[in-house]
Amino acid sequence: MTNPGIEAKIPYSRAAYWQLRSWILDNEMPAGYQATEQEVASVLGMSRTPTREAMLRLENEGLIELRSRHGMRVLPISTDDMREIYEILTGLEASAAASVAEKGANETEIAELESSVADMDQALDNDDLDSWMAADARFHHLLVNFSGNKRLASVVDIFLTQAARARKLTVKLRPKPTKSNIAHAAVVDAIKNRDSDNAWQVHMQHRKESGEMLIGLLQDLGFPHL
Amino acid sequence: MTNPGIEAKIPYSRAAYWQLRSWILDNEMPAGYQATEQEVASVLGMSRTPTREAMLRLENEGLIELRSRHGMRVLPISTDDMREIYEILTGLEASAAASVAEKGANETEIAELESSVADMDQALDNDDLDSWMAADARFHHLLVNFSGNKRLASVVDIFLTQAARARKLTVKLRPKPTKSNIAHAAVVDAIKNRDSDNAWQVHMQHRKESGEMLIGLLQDLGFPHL
DNA sequence: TTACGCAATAACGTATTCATTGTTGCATTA
DNA sequence: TAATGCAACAATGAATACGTTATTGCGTAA
Repeated sequence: MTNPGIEAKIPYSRAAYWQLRSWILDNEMPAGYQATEQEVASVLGMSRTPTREAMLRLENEGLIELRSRHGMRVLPISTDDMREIYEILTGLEASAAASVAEKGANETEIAELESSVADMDQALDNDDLDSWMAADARFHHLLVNFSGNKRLASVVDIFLTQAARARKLTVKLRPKPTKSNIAHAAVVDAIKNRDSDNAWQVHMQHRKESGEMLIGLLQDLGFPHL
Repeated sequence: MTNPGIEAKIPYSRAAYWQLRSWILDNEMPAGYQATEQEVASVLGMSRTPTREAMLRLENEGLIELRSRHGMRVLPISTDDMREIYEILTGLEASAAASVAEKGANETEIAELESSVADMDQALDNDDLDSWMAADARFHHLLVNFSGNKRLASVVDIFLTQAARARKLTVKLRPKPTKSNIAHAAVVDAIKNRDSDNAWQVHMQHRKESGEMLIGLLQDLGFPHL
C-alpha cells in the first residue's frame, strides 16, 4: 500500500547478515557465543542456506569463526587483536588523510569535517561520551570517504567494525579524549593547507596514541580478551 | 592406499574457490568473462551450492562481481582501481616495514630478506623478469609476515592478488626495475639498524614510485582497464 | 523501421533432502 | 576410578527441488 511500486525487497541472506551483525555488535551475541547453523537459522526464521551465506560473510569480515560440526562462534577480541587492528587503521587512515590533503577538499567537505570536530568539542564539554563517540566515528568516516578511495573506505570500515565492541567497552573508562579533538582539528587544518605530509604525520601520531591508550586500558583492566 | 589415514579431503567449495581463483589469475578466465552459476558449476563438475559459496568468497575478495540473473563476471582492473590498490598497499606495507624495524628481526628473517633481494639482483643481471617478479613477490610477502600482524598480511595479500593480473601484463614492458632492488636493500638495512622511521620512509617512497610507474604504463599503453 | 507488450524461458534465491562424518554418552575393562 | 571402544546421534557439505522474477525474443502496431 505505502510505497507503491518501490518495494525494495531485501534478500533473506542479506537480512540475515545485517541482523546477525547487529546482534554481535550490540553484544546480544557476545564474544564466545556459539550456535549451530540450524539454531541460527531457526532464530532468524529461515532455512540454513541464506543463514550460511550470511555467516560466511561475517567470517570473512572477522566477526565470527566457523568450525565444522560446531557452528559459528562470535570471536573474542584480545589485546593482541586490537594491536593488529590499530596498526592497520593507523596506516590506512594516515594514507587517507594525506590523500585528502594532497588532492584538496571542497568547501562542503571541509565544512562537514569541521562540523564533526565541533560536535566532538561540544560533546566533550557536556561530558556526553556517547555523542562524542558518534561524532568521532563520523569524522573518521568522512575522512576515509573524502579520500575517494572506495576500497580503502571499505577496508577501514571492516576493521573499525572489528574493533567496535572493544571500543564500546572502554570509552567510558578512558580519560577525557581532549587530545583526540585537538588532533582532529589539526588534521583538518593540514587538509585546508594542502599539507599532506603534515596530515599524515598528525593523524598517524593520533591513531598510534589512541591505540596504545586503548590497549593499555584493556590490559590494566584485565580484559585478556573480549 | 597411498597415504593411509592421512586423507586430506578438500571440500568441494574450497576446491572450487582455488580453481576459479587460479583460472582468473592465469587469465584463463579473463577480465570481463561472464558465466551463470550453473555454467560454472558444470565446468567445475559439481552442483551450484559449493560453486556459489566459492563465488561469494571471490566477490568479497574483489576478483569477481555477482549480478543477479547474470552470474559472475571477472572484474576488469582500471587504472583508477590500480591507484586505489596501490594507495592501500603503500600504507600497509610501509606500516609493516616500520613495525618489523621497530621490533627487530632475527638472523633467520634478515637472511631470508637478504636472500630474496639477492635473487632479485641476480634475476635482473640475467634479464629474467619472471624470476625477478617471483623474488620481488617473496620479499613483499616476507616483509608483511615478519610484522607478525596476521590481519595485515592477509589484507595485503588480498590487494596484491587484485593487482596481480595488471602487474603480470606490465612487467615485461616496464623499464628495468633497478630502483626497486635498491629500495628493498635499503629497507633491509633500515630493519637491521632498527630504524623504523627510515624503513617506513624508504618503503613508502618505493611503493609510491612503482605504483605511479605502473599506472603511467597502463595509461600510456592505453589499457583503460583490464 | 522502430517501439512496445506479452509470453516463454532461464537464472537465481531459498528450501528441502540426503549421505557422510565427527562427537557424545554410556558401558565395559583394566 | 580412569581409559577405551562402540553405538547412536547430530551437524555439516552437497545435491536437488521449487517458486519467483528478470530477461529475451517475437509478434504486432504505430
